[in-house]
Amino acid sequence: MDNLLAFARVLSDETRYQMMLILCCTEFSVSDLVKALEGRGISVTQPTVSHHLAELRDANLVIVRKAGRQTFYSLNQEQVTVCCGQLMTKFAPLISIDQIPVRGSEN
Amino acid sequence: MDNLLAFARVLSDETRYQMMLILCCTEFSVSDLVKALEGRGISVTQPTVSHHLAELRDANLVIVRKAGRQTFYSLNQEQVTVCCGQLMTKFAPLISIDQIPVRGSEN
DNA sequence: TAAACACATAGATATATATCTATGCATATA
DNA sequence: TATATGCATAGATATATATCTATGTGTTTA
Repeated sequence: MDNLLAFARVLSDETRYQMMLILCCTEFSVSDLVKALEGRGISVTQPTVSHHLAELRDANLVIVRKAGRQTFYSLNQEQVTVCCGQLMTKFAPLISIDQIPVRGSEN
Repeated sequence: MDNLLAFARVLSDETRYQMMLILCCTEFSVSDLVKALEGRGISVTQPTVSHHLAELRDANLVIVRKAGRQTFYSLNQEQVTVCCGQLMTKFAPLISIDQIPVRGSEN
């Protein structure tokens, strides 16, 4: 499947969306990720989270680190950046660079 | 639904993805859009295309112009830009602006 | 005004997928 | 070495949604 289609598909599910927010700047073990989701009102089982993590891995959207019997995941921000750049090139080629909203001003 | 979730969901379908590519820089009537999709190997009926256009409208991703009994659609590139900026802010906050790949250099 | 045209909407159906339970496979520990 | 722990995988199921046919609505034209 197309790179960007895969990126959009992964991002389009509420559970994965929240997972990516959680993993954005800190790494989590799978079980801790389950708890963090619960804290955001998303109650899913560990196998469900593992399943979504597999999809994030397939899309190269997470960095994986194994330590003993735990596996730590964090978001691959570089891949997000690459995909956003490609989205801009394909779907906003007429918008010049200096029209792109300043980072962090969205609120 | 969340703005970005809606953006990702719209983009995650192959038919809508191709529609957005087609509408990116030129406006099309609905029937011409059906033909353009056919030319890209996507055979769908007019009601199906109208249905997808309604989703694009709901996400503010198309600009609509009515003329007589035709309706012309084109992509709202500004909205794409806004969404990409928000994606970067939420999912790549640690990537500094000058690390963002230069537009058009992806391939 | 009747007919044709362009598009939107409604309802039905088939397919995709998010989630679950059950289980397997490592690794650590008693 | 037996048991426990952490995660991944398999298979089943329920839900979401992409698509179709049928039809409605507004606009142009004969």
